[in-house]
Amino acid sequence: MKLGEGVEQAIHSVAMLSSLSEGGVLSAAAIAEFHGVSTSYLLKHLQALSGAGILDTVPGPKGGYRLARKPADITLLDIVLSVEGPAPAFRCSEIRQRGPNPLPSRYFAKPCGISAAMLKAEQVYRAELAKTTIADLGRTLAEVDDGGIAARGCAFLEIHERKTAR
Amino acid sequence: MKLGEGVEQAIHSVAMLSSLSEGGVLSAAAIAEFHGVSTSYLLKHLQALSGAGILDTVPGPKGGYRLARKPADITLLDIVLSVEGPAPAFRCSEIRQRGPNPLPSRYFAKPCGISAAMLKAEQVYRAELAKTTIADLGRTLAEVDDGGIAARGCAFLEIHERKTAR
DNA sequence: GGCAAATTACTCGGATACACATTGTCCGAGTGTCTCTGG
DNA sequence: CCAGAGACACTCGGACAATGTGTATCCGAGTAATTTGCC
Repeated sequence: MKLGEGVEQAIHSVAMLSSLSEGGVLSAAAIAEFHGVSTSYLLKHLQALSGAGILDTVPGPKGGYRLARKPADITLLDIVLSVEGPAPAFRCSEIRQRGPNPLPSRYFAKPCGISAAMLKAEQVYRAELAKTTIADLGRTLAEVDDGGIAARGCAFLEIHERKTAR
Repeated sequence: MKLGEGVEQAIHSVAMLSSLSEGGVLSAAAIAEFHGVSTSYLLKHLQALSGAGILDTVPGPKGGYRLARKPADITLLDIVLSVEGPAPAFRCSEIRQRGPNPLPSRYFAKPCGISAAMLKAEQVYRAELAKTTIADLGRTLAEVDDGGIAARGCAFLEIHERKTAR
């Protein structure tokens, strides 16, 4: 039960991209520098997000990444599934079939109760993640912020944001 | 987001131990043989369960493992936490502090909203796991069983179960 | 001076090494049981 | 025949390798801005 380090980076990156102006674009190098992480490694996850349809890419000079959807339409679940993969955490390897005297195959038609319970819990977990959107995160952040956090973000965007003709 | 293979083995082992008679004991080798998995590796997880107070160990010949509590008092969450460790899956590495111009430390007093949302989801996940007990699993298994599964288990226990003087 | 084409520099994208964690295995310590010997 | 001590065999417990996944990195393909030459 362990989530990769890239999940946190991906979420922060999406949250950051959500606060730039319409048509604005941010390069992966800028995001990595802002978060103090490896550029090449962050690229890997940004590509995954791009492939999942969460981010749009603008190639060429003055290019970069941009949200493909509205912040209210991007949930934490979308990001986690894109980065970690859609496979469930608990994989029932049908341990019942193994061993010296396995059960008849007709019992395997329905999944065992253990697998059902574990997957049910995971389903609840994902449903909870799907409740919060990027827009929600920005809203809750604004509540506790006295202006310092927003100021830092704006200052950084002022320097690194690129506005494309779209 | 991936759970270890040992989790499934551990749950199945506990479920198996829940169906033996009062004072009965099962050796790790027998459990491993029944499930067709590595004995030494299963031992590792059984030890973890023992350390967590879920199983009792009986040393010496005719020794083995036994449930330390009633099946109704053992939840899936207990087993998962024992095997996978109590650490949460999402670890906020406080990415905000890194980078060229970190935020003042006073903003770190409260966890960031991202971390809060992720941990909240995980809390829900664990709460769901805590709902189902080993007794529940046995009950649901009995509902779909026409006698074949129980027969196999009883036959195996008849051979390998050891009854200690306690 | 305006236009067009080649160049250039910057971006993302995928294929490639390194590190850590999980998986799998082994040998040693501990304990109850069995046996052998003495009374 | 009974009791006790010794040896034994079986158990769990922790320390030691091997594989798989995640982490980090590099170089190549593509594209838009730029520059330069021509009209």
